[in-house]
Amino acid sequence: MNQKDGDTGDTASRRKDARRNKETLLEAAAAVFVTSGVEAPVRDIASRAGVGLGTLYRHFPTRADLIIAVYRHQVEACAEAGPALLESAPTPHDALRQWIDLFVDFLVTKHGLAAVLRSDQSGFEGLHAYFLDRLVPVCTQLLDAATAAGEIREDVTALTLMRGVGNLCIGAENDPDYDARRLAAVLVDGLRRQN
Amino acid sequence: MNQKDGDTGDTASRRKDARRNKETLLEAAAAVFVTSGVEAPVRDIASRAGVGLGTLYRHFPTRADLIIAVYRHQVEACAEAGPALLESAPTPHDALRQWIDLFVDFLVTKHGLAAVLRSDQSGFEGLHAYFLDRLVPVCTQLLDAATAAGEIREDVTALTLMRGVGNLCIGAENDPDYDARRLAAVLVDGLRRQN
DNA sequence: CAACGATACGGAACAACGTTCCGTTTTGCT
DNA sequence: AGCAAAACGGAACGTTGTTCCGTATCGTTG
Repeated sequence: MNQKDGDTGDTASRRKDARRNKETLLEAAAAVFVTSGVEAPVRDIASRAGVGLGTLYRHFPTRADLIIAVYRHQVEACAEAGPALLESAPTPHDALRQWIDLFVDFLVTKHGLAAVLRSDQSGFEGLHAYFLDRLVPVCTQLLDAATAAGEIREDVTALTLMRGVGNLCIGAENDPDYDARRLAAVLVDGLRRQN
Repeated sequence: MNQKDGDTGDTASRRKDARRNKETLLEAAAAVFVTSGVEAPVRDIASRAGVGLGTLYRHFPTRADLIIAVYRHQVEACAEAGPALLESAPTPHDALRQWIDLFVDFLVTKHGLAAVLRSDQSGFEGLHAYFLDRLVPVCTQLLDAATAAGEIREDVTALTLMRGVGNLCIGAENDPDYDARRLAAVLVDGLRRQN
Protein backbone atom coordinates (compact mmCIF):
# COMPACT_ATOMS: atom_id res chain seq x y z
CA MET A 1 0.00 0.00 0.00
CA ASN A 2 1.34 3.40 -0.97
CA GLN A 3 -0.38 5.77 1.40
CA LYS A 4 -3.27 5.52 3.79
CA ASP A 5 -6.67 4.10 3.04
CA GLY A 6 -8.26 6.15 0.24
CA ASP A 7 -5.36 5.46 -2.06
CA THR A 8 -6.39 5.75 -5.66
CA GLY A 9 -2.97 5.31 -7.17
CA ASP A 10 -0.37 7.72 -8.48
CA THR A 11 -2.77 9.52 -10.78
CA ALA A 12 -4.56 11.15 -7.82
CA SER A 13 -5.87 14.58 -8.67
CA ARG A 14 -5.13 17.80 -6.80
CA ARG A 15 -8.84 18.48 -6.44
CA LYS A 16 -10.66 16.82 -3.63
CA ASP A 17 -13.99 16.52 -5.52
CA ALA A 18 -12.19 14.55 -8.21
CA ARG A 19 -10.58 12.24 -5.67
CA ARG A 20 -13.87 11.73 -3.88
CA ASN A 21 -15.74 11.00 -7.10
CA LYS A 22 -13.17 8.45 -8.18
CA GLU A 23 -13.48 6.68 -4.87
CA THR A 24 -17.28 6.83 -4.99
CA LEU A 25 -17.22 5.41 -8.50
CA LEU A 26 -15.04 2.51 -7.43
CA GLU A 27 -17.41 1.67 -4.61
CA ALA A 28 -20.46 1.99 -6.83
CA ALA A 29 -18.86 -0.17 -9.51
CA ALA A 30 -17.94 -2.86 -7.01
CA ALA A 31 -21.49 -2.89 -5.67
CA VAL A 32 -23.09 -2.99 -9.11
CA PHE A 33 -20.70 -5.72 -10.27
CA VAL A 34 -21.83 -7.88 -7.38
CA THR A 35 -25.52 -7.48 -8.04
CA SER A 36 -25.70 -7.07 -11.82
CA GLY A 37 -22.41 -8.52 -12.97
CA VAL A 38 -19.40 -6.98 -14.62
CA GLU A 39 -21.28 -6.29 -17.83
CA ALA A 40 -23.75 -3.97 -16.14
CA PRO A 41 -24.48 -0.78 -18.11
CA VAL A 42 -22.05 2.03 -17.43
CA ARG A 43 -25.03 4.29 -16.77
CA ASP A 44 -26.04 2.16 -13.81
CA ILE A 45 -22.67 2.67 -12.20
CA ALA A 46 -22.62 6.41 -12.83
CA SER A 47 -26.11 6.88 -11.46
CA ARG A 48 -25.43 4.65 -8.45
CA ALA A 49 -22.43 6.84 -7.73
CA GLY A 50 -24.53 9.97 -8.29
CA VAL A 51 -22.24 11.34 -10.99
CA GLY A 52 -22.56 12.01 -14.70
CA LEU A 53 -21.23 9.85 -17.50
CA GLY A 54 -18.54 12.37 -18.31
CA THR A 55 -17.15 12.06 -14.82
CA LEU A 56 -17.01 8.31 -15.03
CA TYR A 57 -15.24 8.38 -18.36
CA ARG A 58 -12.72 10.96 -17.29
CA HIS A 59 -11.63 8.82 -14.37
CA PHE A 60 -11.79 5.54 -16.25
CA PRO A 61 -11.28 6.19 -19.95
CA THR A 62 -12.54 2.76 -20.84
CA ARG A 63 -14.82 0.26 -19.25
CA ALA A 64 -11.91 -2.11 -18.84
CA ASP A 65 -10.00 0.45 -16.76
CA LEU A 66 -12.84 0.55 -14.27
CA ILE A 67 -12.97 -3.23 -13.99
CA ILE A 68 -9.21 -3.41 -13.58
CA ALA A 69 -9.30 -0.78 -10.83
CA VAL A 70 -12.01 -2.67 -8.95
CA TYR A 71 -10.20 -6.01 -9.02
CA ARG A 72 -6.57 -4.89 -8.99
CA HIS A 73 -6.02 -5.80 -5.35
CA GLN A 74 -7.35 -9.31 -5.75
CA VAL A 75 -5.34 -9.93 -8.90
CA GLU A 76 -2.22 -8.78 -7.09
CA ALA A 77 -2.99 -11.10 -4.20
CA CYS A 78 -3.38 -14.00 -6.59
CA ALA A 79 -0.11 -13.17 -8.30
CA GLU A 80 1.71 -13.01 -4.98
CA ALA A 81 0.26 -16.32 -3.87
CA GLY A 82 2.15 -18.15 -6.62
CA PRO A 83 5.68 -18.09 -5.19
CA ALA A 84 4.29 -18.66 -1.70
CA LEU A 85 2.53 -21.83 -2.77
CA LEU A 86 5.66 -23.04 -4.48
CA GLU A 87 7.33 -23.04 -1.09
CA SER A 88 4.50 -24.41 0.99
CA ALA A 89 3.16 -27.13 -1.28
CA PRO A 90 4.63 -30.64 -1.25
CA THR A 91 5.35 -30.64 -4.98
CA PRO A 92 5.40 -28.02 -7.77
CA HIS A 93 2.43 -29.65 -9.45
CA ASP A 94 0.51 -29.40 -6.22
CA ALA A 95 1.40 -25.73 -5.97
CA LEU A 96 0.16 -25.26 -9.52
CA ARG A 97 -3.05 -27.06 -8.68
CA GLN A 98 -3.69 -24.92 -5.64
CA TRP A 99 -2.85 -21.74 -7.50
CA ILE A 100 -5.23 -22.55 -10.33
CA ASP A 101 -7.86 -23.26 -7.68
CA LEU A 102 -7.32 -19.77 -6.31
CA PHE A 103 -7.66 -18.23 -9.74
CA VAL A 104 -10.77 -20.22 -10.58
CA ASP A 105 -12.33 -19.26 -7.27
CA PHE A 106 -11.64 -15.65 -7.96
CA LEU A 107 -13.21 -15.77 -11.42
CA VAL A 108 -16.19 -17.88 -10.51
CA THR A 109 -17.21 -15.54 -7.72
CA LYS A 110 -17.05 -12.45 -9.94
CA HIS A 111 -20.21 -12.50 -11.97
CA GLY A 112 -19.35 -12.21 -15.67
CA LEU A 113 -15.67 -11.43 -15.22
CA ALA A 114 -14.46 -14.55 -17.01
CA ALA A 115 -16.70 -13.81 -19.98
CA VAL A 116 -15.21 -10.39 -20.34
CA LEU A 117 -11.66 -11.67 -20.10
CA ARG A 118 -11.88 -13.31 -23.51
CA SER A 119 -9.50 -11.82 -25.99
CA ASP A 120 -11.85 -11.72 -28.94
CA GLN A 121 -14.29 -9.25 -27.40
CA SER A 122 -13.55 -5.69 -28.45
CA GLY A 123 -13.25 -2.95 -25.88
CA PHE A 124 -11.67 -5.21 -23.28
CA GLU A 125 -8.20 -5.70 -24.69
CA GLY A 126 -6.83 -3.71 -21.76
CA LEU A 127 -8.44 -6.01 -19.24
CA HIS A 128 -7.24 -9.10 -21.03
CA ALA A 129 -3.74 -7.70 -21.25
CA TYR A 130 -3.63 -6.72 -17.59
CA PHE A 131 -4.63 -10.13 -16.35
CA LEU A 132 -2.21 -11.87 -18.66
CA ASP A 133 0.68 -9.52 -17.95
CA ARG A 134 0.26 -9.99 -14.25
CA LEU A 135 -0.51 -13.68 -14.03
CA VAL A 136 1.23 -15.40 -16.92
CA PRO A 137 4.72 -14.84 -15.43
CA VAL A 138 3.55 -16.40 -12.16
CA CYS A 139 2.04 -19.32 -14.01
CA THR A 140 5.23 -19.70 -16.00
CA GLN A 141 7.21 -19.95 -12.78
CA LEU A 142 4.93 -22.69 -11.46
CA LEU A 143 4.96 -24.51 -14.77
CA ASP A 144 8.73 -24.35 -14.99
CA ALA A 145 9.11 -25.75 -11.49
CA ALA A 146 6.79 -28.63 -12.27
CA THR A 147 8.62 -29.26 -15.51
CA ALA A 148 11.96 -29.26 -13.75
CA ALA A 149 10.57 -31.83 -11.34
CA GLY A 150 9.50 -33.92 -14.31
CA GLU A 151 5.89 -33.91 -13.17
CA ILE A 152 4.09 -32.54 -16.20
CA ARG A 153 3.98 -32.59 -19.96
CA GLU A 154 5.81 -29.69 -21.54
CA ASP A 155 3.64 -28.85 -24.50
CA VAL A 156 1.23 -26.45 -22.79
CA THR A 157 2.35 -22.85 -22.41
CA ALA A 158 1.44 -20.68 -19.43
CA LEU A 159 -0.56 -18.42 -21.71
CA THR A 160 -2.56 -21.28 -23.13
CA LEU A 161 -3.22 -22.66 -19.66
CA MET A 162 -4.31 -19.31 -18.23
CA ARG A 163 -6.61 -18.55 -21.12
CA GLY A 164 -8.01 -22.06 -20.98
CA VAL A 165 -8.75 -21.89 -17.29
CA GLY A 166 -10.27 -18.45 -17.72
CA ASN A 167 -12.47 -19.76 -20.51
CA LEU A 168 -13.59 -22.72 -18.42
CA CYS A 169 -14.96 -20.30 -15.85
CA ILE A 170 -17.28 -18.55 -18.29
CA GLY A 171 -20.90 -18.98 -17.34
CA ALA A 172 -20.07 -20.89 -14.18
CA GLU A 173 -22.02 -18.46 -12.00
CA ASN A 174 -25.46 -19.14 -13.38
CA ASP A 175 -25.77 -22.84 -13.93
CA PRO A 176 -25.25 -25.20 -11.01
CA ASP A 177 -25.05 -28.08 -13.49
CA TYR A 178 -21.87 -26.71 -14.98
CA ASP A 179 -18.94 -27.38 -12.69
CA ALA A 180 -16.07 -25.19 -13.79
CA ARG A 181 -14.00 -25.91 -10.70
CA ARG A 182 -14.01 -29.61 -11.32
CA LEU A 183 -13.20 -29.12 -14.97
CA ALA A 184 -10.21 -26.94 -14.10
CA ALA A 185 -9.05 -29.63 -11.71
CA VAL A 186 -9.37 -32.25 -14.44
CA LEU A 187 -7.40 -30.05 -16.80
CA VAL A 188 -4.55 -29.59 -14.34
CA ASP A 189 -4.65 -33.29 -13.68
CA GLY A 190 -4.36 -33.94 -17.41
CA LEU A 191 -1.14 -31.94 -17.37
CA ARG A 192 0.50 -34.63 -15.31
CA ARG A 193 2.84 -36.91 -17.15
CA GLN A 194 1.01 -40.17 -17.61
CA ASN A 195 2.95 -43.18 -16.34
CA MET B 1 -31.70 -35.50 -46.53
CA ASN B 2 -35.44 -35.04 -46.84
CA GLN B 3 -35.96 -33.99 -50.42
CA LYS B 4 -33.67 -32.76 -53.14
CA ASP B 5 -31.12 -29.99 -52.86
CA GLY B 6 -32.86 -26.73 -51.98
CA ASP B 7 -34.49 -28.22 -48.94
CA THR B 8 -35.24 -25.58 -46.36
CA GLY B 9 -37.08 -27.79 -43.93
CA ASP B 10 -40.72 -28.48 -43.24
CA THR B 11 -41.60 -24.83 -42.77
CA ALA B 12 -41.26 -24.11 -46.50
CA SER B 13 -43.64 -21.43 -47.70
CA ARG B 14 -46.11 -21.75 -50.55
CA ARG B 15 -44.67 -18.68 -52.21
CA LYS B 16 -41.61 -19.09 -54.32
CA ASP B 17 -40.21 -15.62 -53.53
CA ALA B 18 -40.28 -16.49 -49.85
CA ARG B 19 -38.50 -19.79 -50.44
CA ARG B 20 -35.91 -18.13 -52.64
CA ASN B 21 -35.26 -15.39 -50.09
CA LYS B 22 -34.79 -17.88 -47.29
CA GLU B 23 -32.27 -19.77 -49.37
CA THR B 24 -30.49 -16.56 -50.36
CA LEU B 25 -30.34 -15.51 -46.74
CA LEU B 26 -28.78 -18.79 -45.69
CA GLU B 27 -26.11 -18.45 -48.34
CA ALA B 28 -25.45 -14.84 -47.44
CA ALA B 29 -25.25 -15.67 -43.75
CA ALA B 30 -22.82 -18.52 -44.37
CA ALA B 31 -20.62 -16.25 -46.46
CA VAL B 32 -20.68 -13.40 -43.95
CA PHE B 33 -20.00 -15.78 -41.06
CA VAL B 34 -16.85 -16.96 -42.81
CA THR B 35 -15.48 -13.49 -43.47
CA SER B 36 -16.77 -11.47 -40.52
CA GLY B 37 -17.59 -14.13 -37.96
CA VAL B 38 -20.84 -15.28 -36.44
CA GLU B 39 -21.34 -12.02 -34.58
CA ALA B 40 -21.50 -9.98 -37.76
CA PRO B 41 -24.28 -7.34 -37.76
CA VAL B 42 -27.61 -8.63 -38.98
CA ARG B 43 -27.76 -5.73 -41.42
CA ASP B 44 -24.67 -7.01 -43.19
CA ILE B 45 -26.36 -10.31 -43.85
CA ALA B 46 -29.60 -8.75 -45.03
CA SER B 47 -27.83 -6.37 -47.36
CA ARG B 48 -25.53 -9.09 -48.69
CA ALA B 49 -28.65 -11.11 -49.46
CA GLY B 50 -30.26 -8.04 -51.01
CA VAL B 51 -33.31 -8.17 -48.74
CA GLY B 52 -34.71 -5.95 -46.02
CA LEU B 53 -34.41 -6.52 -42.31
CA GLY B 54 -38.06 -7.46 -42.04
CA THR B 55 -37.54 -10.31 -44.46
CA LEU B 56 -34.61 -11.63 -42.52
CA TYR B 57 -36.49 -11.53 -39.23
CA ARG B 58 -39.58 -13.17 -40.65
CA HIS B 59 -37.58 -16.16 -41.81
CA PHE B 60 -35.35 -16.32 -38.76
CA PRO B 61 -37.19 -14.81 -35.79
CA THR B 62 -34.02 -14.59 -33.79
CA ARG B 63 -30.38 -14.34 -34.62
CA ALA B 64 -29.82 -17.74 -33.08
CA ASP B 65 -32.27 -19.35 -35.50
CA LEU B 66 -30.21 -18.13 -38.41
CA ILE B 67 -27.00 -19.49 -36.93
CA ILE B 68 -28.65 -22.81 -36.16
CA ALA B 69 -29.98 -23.07 -39.71
CA VAL B 70 -26.54 -22.40 -41.17
CA TYR B 71 -24.76 -25.01 -39.07
CA ARG B 72 -27.50 -27.60 -38.60
CA HIS B 73 -26.02 -30.06 -41.10
CA GLN B 74 -22.60 -30.02 -39.49
CA VAL B 75 -24.01 -30.42 -36.00
CA GLU B 76 -26.03 -33.39 -37.18
CA ALA B 77 -22.94 -34.91 -38.74
CA CYS B 78 -21.06 -34.50 -35.48
CA ALA B 79 -23.87 -36.09 -33.53
CA GLU B 80 -24.01 -39.04 -35.89
CA ALA B 81 -20.26 -39.54 -35.69
CA GLY B 82 -20.51 -40.46 -32.01
CA PRO B 83 -21.96 -43.95 -32.25
CA ALA B 84 -19.83 -44.65 -35.32
CA LEU B 85 -16.64 -43.83 -33.44
CA LEU B 86 -17.73 -46.01 -30.57
CA GLU B 87 -17.64 -48.96 -32.95
CA SER B 88 -14.51 -48.08 -34.87
CA ALA B 89 -12.24 -46.90 -32.07
CA PRO B 90 -10.13 -49.35 -30.05
CA THR B 91 -11.54 -48.21 -26.72
CA PRO B 92 -14.46 -46.04 -25.57
CA HIS B 93 -12.08 -43.41 -24.23
CA ASP B 94 -10.42 -43.27 -27.60
CA ALA B 95 -13.79 -42.82 -29.25
CA LEU B 96 -14.51 -40.00 -26.83
CA ARG B 97 -11.17 -38.41 -27.58
CA GLN B 98 -11.75 -38.54 -31.32
CA TRP B 99 -15.28 -37.25 -30.99
CA ILE B 100 -14.20 -34.28 -28.90
CA ASP B 101 -11.53 -33.61 -31.54
CA LEU B 102 -14.28 -33.47 -34.14
CA PHE B 103 -16.31 -31.06 -32.07
CA VAL B 104 -13.34 -28.85 -31.30
CA ASP B 105 -12.39 -28.77 -34.98
CA PHE B 106 -15.88 -27.73 -35.88
CA LEU B 107 -15.94 -24.90 -33.34
CA VAL B 108 -12.45 -23.64 -33.95
CA THR B 109 -13.04 -23.27 -37.67
CA LYS B 110 -16.27 -21.29 -37.21
CA HIS B 111 -15.19 -17.80 -36.35
CA GLY B 112 -16.89 -16.69 -33.14
CA LEU B 113 -19.27 -19.62 -32.83
CA ALA B 114 -17.85 -20.87 -29.56
CA ALA B 115 -18.14 -17.42 -28.02
CA VAL B 116 -21.79 -17.26 -28.90
CA LEU B 117 -22.48 -20.71 -27.51
CA ARG B 118 -21.96 -19.50 -23.95
CA SER B 119 -25.07 -19.78 -21.88
CA ASP B 120 -24.78 -16.48 -20.10
CA GLN B 121 -25.12 -14.35 -23.21
CA SER B 122 -28.69 -13.23 -23.78
CA GLY B 123 -30.39 -13.69 -27.11
CA PHE B 124 -28.63 -16.96 -27.82
CA GLU B 125 -30.39 -19.30 -25.45
CA GLY B 126 -31.90 -21.07 -28.46
CA LEU B 127 -28.50 -21.73 -29.96
CA HIS B 128 -27.09 -22.96 -26.69
CA ALA B 129 -30.09 -25.21 -26.16
CA TYR B 130 -29.93 -26.65 -29.67
CA PHE B 131 -26.28 -27.61 -29.41
CA LEU B 132 -26.74 -29.12 -25.99
CA ASP B 133 -29.93 -30.97 -26.87
CA ARG B 134 -28.31 -32.52 -29.89
CA LEU B 135 -24.85 -33.28 -28.57
CA VAL B 136 -25.16 -33.98 -24.86
CA PRO B 137 -26.96 -37.30 -25.40
CA VAL B 138 -24.20 -38.40 -27.75
CA CYS B 139 -21.57 -37.36 -25.25
CA THR B 140 -23.44 -39.17 -22.52
CA GLN B 141 -23.34 -42.35 -24.56
CA LEU B 142 -19.60 -42.08 -25.05
CA LEU B 143 -19.02 -41.20 -21.42
CA ASP B 144 -21.15 -44.11 -20.26
CA ALA B 145 -19.26 -46.54 -22.44
CA ALA B 146 -15.93 -45.31 -21.11
CA THR B 147 -17.25 -45.51 -17.59
CA ALA B 148 -18.47 -49.07 -18.13
CA ALA B 149 -15.00 -49.94 -19.38
CA GLY B 150 -13.57 -48.42 -16.20
CA GLU B 151 -11.41 -46.03 -18.17
CA ILE B 152 -12.44 -42.68 -16.76
CA ARG B 153 -13.39 -40.86 -13.59
CA GLU B 154 -17.11 -40.61 -13.10
CA ASP B 155 -17.53 -37.17 -11.60
CA VAL B 156 -17.78 -35.16 -14.81
CA THR B 157 -21.18 -34.97 -16.49
CA ALA B 158 -21.67 -34.85 -20.23
CA LEU B 159 -23.11 -31.36 -19.93
CA THR B 160 -20.15 -30.10 -17.97
CA LEU B 161 -17.74 -31.65 -20.43
CA MET B 162 -19.50 -30.26 -23.48
CA ARG B 163 -19.74 -26.79 -22.06
CA GLY B 164 -16.14 -26.93 -20.93
CA VAL B 165 -14.87 -27.99 -24.32
CA GLY B 166 -17.02 -25.32 -25.97
CA ASN B 167 -15.59 -22.72 -23.64
CA LEU B 168 -12.04 -23.82 -24.33
CA CYS B 169 -12.59 -23.04 -28.00
CA ILE B 170 -13.50 -19.41 -27.41
CA GLY B 171 -11.06 -17.05 -29.02
CA ALA B 172 -9.05 -19.86 -30.56
CA GLU B 173 -9.41 -18.44 -34.07
CA ASN B 174 -7.48 -15.23 -33.56
CA ASP B 175 -4.48 -16.02 -31.47
CA PRO B 176 -2.00 -18.63 -32.70
CA ASP B 177 -0.46 -18.65 -29.20
CA TYR B 178 -3.62 -20.08 -27.69
CA ASP B 179 -3.93 -23.75 -28.50
CA ALA B 180 -7.48 -24.81 -27.78
CA ARG B 181 -7.10 -28.18 -29.49
CA ARG B 182 -4.24 -29.17 -27.24
CA LEU B 183 -6.09 -27.98 -24.17
CA ALA B 184 -9.13 -30.04 -25.08
CA ALA B 185 -6.87 -33.04 -25.53
CA VAL B 186 -5.33 -32.44 -22.11
CA LEU B 187 -8.79 -32.18 -20.59
CA VAL B 188 -9.95 -35.47 -22.07
CA ASP B 189 -6.68 -36.99 -20.96
CA GLY B 190 -7.33 -35.76 -17.44
CA LEU B 191 -10.59 -37.67 -17.50
CA ARG B 192 -8.66 -40.90 -17.53
CA ARG B 193 -8.54 -42.75 -14.27
CA GLN B 194 -5.05 -42.21 -12.85
CA ASN B 195 -3.26 -45.43 -11.98
C1' DC C 1 -57.26 -13.38 -67.44
C1' DA C 2 -58.81 -10.19 -63.95
C1' DA C 3 -59.44 -9.40 -59.37
C1' DC C 4 -58.76 -10.19 -54.63
C1' DG C 5 -57.22 -11.92 -50.18
C1' DA C 6 -53.32 -13.82 -48.12
C1' DT C 7 -48.59 -13.58 -47.79
C1' DA C 8 -44.28 -11.48 -47.80
C1' DC C 9 -41.45 -7.35 -48.50
C1' DG C 10 -38.55 -3.16 -47.17
C1' DG C 11 -36.77 -0.06 -44.30
C1' DA C 12 -38.02 3.55 -40.96
C1' DA C 13 -38.31 3.65 -36.12
C1' DC C 14 -37.37 2.09 -31.35
C1' DA C 15 -34.64 0.82 -27.35
C1' DA C 16 -30.24 -0.10 -25.15
C1' DC C 17 -25.65 0.19 -25.24
C1' DG C 18 -20.62 2.42 -25.11
C1' DT C 19 -18.51 6.60 -25.91
C1' DT C 20 -17.67 11.63 -27.08
C1' DC C 21 -18.28 16.46 -26.60
C1' DC C 22 -18.91 20.86 -24.79
C1' DG C 23 -21.27 24.52 -22.11
C1' DT C 24 -21.40 25.09 -17.10
C1' DT C 25 -19.75 24.67 -12.40
C1' DT C 26 -16.42 24.03 -8.89
C1' DT C 27 -11.90 24.28 -7.00
C1' DG C 28 -7.58 25.93 -5.31
C1' DC C 29 -4.12 29.18 -5.78
C1' DT C 30 -2.64 34.09 -5.86
C1' DA D 1 -11.95 38.21 -4.14
C1' DG D 2 -10.78 36.93 -8.53
C1' DC D 3 -9.40 33.94 -12.05
C1' DA D 4 -7.51 30.20 -14.77
C1' DA D 5 -7.43 25.39 -14.63
C1' DA D 6 -9.74 21.39 -13.66
C1' DA D 7 -13.70 18.67 -13.35
C1' DC D 8 -18.69 18.19 -13.87
C1' DG D 9 -23.26 16.60 -16.08
C1' DG D 10 -25.87 14.91 -19.45
C1' DA D 11 -27.32 15.67 -24.25
C1' DA D 12 -25.97 13.69 -28.45
C1' DC D 13 -23.73 10.31 -31.61
C1' DG D 14 -22.92 5.80 -33.71
C1' DT D 15 -23.82 0.99 -33.60
C1' DT D 16 -26.27 -2.78 -32.19
C1' DG D 17 -30.74 -6.15 -32.22
C1' DT D 18 -35.56 -6.08 -32.95
C1' DT D 19 -40.41 -4.44 -34.03
C1' DC D 20 -43.87 -2.46 -36.89
C1' DC D 21 -46.67 -1.29 -40.61
C1' DG D 22 -47.71 0.67 -45.17
C1' DT D 23 -46.75 -1.28 -49.71
C1' DA D 24 -45.88 -4.79 -53.18
C1' DT D 25 -46.21 -9.39 -54.80
C1' DC D 26 -48.04 -13.97 -55.29
C1' DG D 27 -51.30 -17.69 -56.11
C1' DT D 28 -55.81 -18.88 -56.40
C1' DT D 29 -60.47 -18.46 -57.76
C1' DG D 30 -64.33 -16.91 -60.67
